[in-house]
Amino acid sequence: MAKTKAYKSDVKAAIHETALDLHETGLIDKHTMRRFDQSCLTPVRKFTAEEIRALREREQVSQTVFAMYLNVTKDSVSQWERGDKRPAGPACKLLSIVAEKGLAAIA
Amino acid sequence: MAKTKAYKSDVKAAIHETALDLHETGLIDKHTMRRFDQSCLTPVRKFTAEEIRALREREQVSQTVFAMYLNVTKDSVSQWERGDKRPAGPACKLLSIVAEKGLAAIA
DNA sequence: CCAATATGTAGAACTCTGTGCTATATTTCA
DNA sequence: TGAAATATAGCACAGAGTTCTACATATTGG
Repeated sequence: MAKTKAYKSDVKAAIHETALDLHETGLIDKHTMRRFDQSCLTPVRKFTAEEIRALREREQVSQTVFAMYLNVTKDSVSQWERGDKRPAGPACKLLSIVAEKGLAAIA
Repeated sequence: MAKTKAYKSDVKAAIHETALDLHETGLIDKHTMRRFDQSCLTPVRKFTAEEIRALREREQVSQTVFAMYLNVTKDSVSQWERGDKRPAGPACKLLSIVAEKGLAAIA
């Protein structure tokens, strides 16, 4: 696991926690709090069929096992990789997490 | 962050990694490998409307911010919490992660 | 070596999530 | 006071995700 990635996400988590604490102490208002939350969110990528397949193969798992991790059916994963259907909002978020942190992050 | 939670997920991640290494070394077959994967997966809960709201309020964020984290619209979160609609597979997985590890885990 | 299993493709029909929009009400803060 | 954040509500619609079947190939275990 690359140190830079872990560092990055730790920073974001820390910013969120710090902002939360400052809000509870009354030092910043909700308005500013929300700006902090937006700034520390990892942007969600769009995934092509090939990228999804490459991602799964990088993690060395079958479509069935990959599907279990994402809590979808194996057919859905197959359809994504063939370009038959495209993953929606929440599915893309999960794929982004896997792409950044690996399958273990959503175990 | 509670140590027990971090420990638990670390164990599961470790089992997965170990199984993967054993497979690459040729010490276990794919069949067994898959069983390992299934056993170290966190079961995905069903969430009631009240549980979703409680979860969001525990994390101290508005529906809008919560929605940004899950990569869905604020309307969807509102509908979940009112019992108008129920989160699907991938959305439930994300909610499970937040319930177990907190919002920072999907930042 | 052979039967069983895992893996992936393919397509069809169906459910209902998730989106987008508008409108309304209340609260919060400058 | 008035602008912005927050949450509810309803409705129409595209398409995501499910479920089913059938088929083709590895791969494997006995």
